[in-house]
Amino acid sequence: MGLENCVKDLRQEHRLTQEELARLVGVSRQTIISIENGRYNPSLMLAYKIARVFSRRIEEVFLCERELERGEKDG
Amino acid sequence: MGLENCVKDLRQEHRLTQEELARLVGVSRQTIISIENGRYNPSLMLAYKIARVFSRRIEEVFLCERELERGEKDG
DNA sequence: ATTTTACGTAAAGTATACTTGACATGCTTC
DNA sequence: GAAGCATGTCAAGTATACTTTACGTAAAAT
Repeated sequence: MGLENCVKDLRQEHRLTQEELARLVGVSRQTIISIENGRYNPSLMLAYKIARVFSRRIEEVFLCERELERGEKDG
Repeated sequence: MGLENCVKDLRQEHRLTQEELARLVGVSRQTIISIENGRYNPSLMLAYKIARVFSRRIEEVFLCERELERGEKDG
């Protein structure tokens, strides 16, 4: 259901563990895993907080070009 | 619970009714009302679709400067 | 070889996003 | 003053986001 996103790549570039990122944005480690692995999308606020950690815009983190090219949710 | 956002203003600038905007982004009119009136935040995908209607970035529509200045969810 | 670290799954529960349908209000217009 | 349009509320239901706990696995460190 979730979009493929850039969280895992960005997190690794920033040398963060899932647990560290989770703590930085105030959610559980499970939530980070679920988002990275595309189980579901983050809420708007969580998307925003994650994007801020990476100094990126929301669209850059969660709606990567490759994703937008191949269409969204309902195709 | 939801953030104050710019949807209502942008919608009116674009001369759209709530129902028209709802149809454009594929949700019910209630959902637009709830978002405009700050009952809850849109999902990431809905935020994205709404932002696209107004040719804006998600942050510009849902995390207006005034909002960011006075802090978010948990202050 | 055991411990530690990082990543992952599963499942049950709570909170939030979204839907549908019914109804109320103010404004216009006929 | 009845009809239509745009906005809004309320309420009950479904879907998705997020939490917590428990457990599994692979790699690195001691």
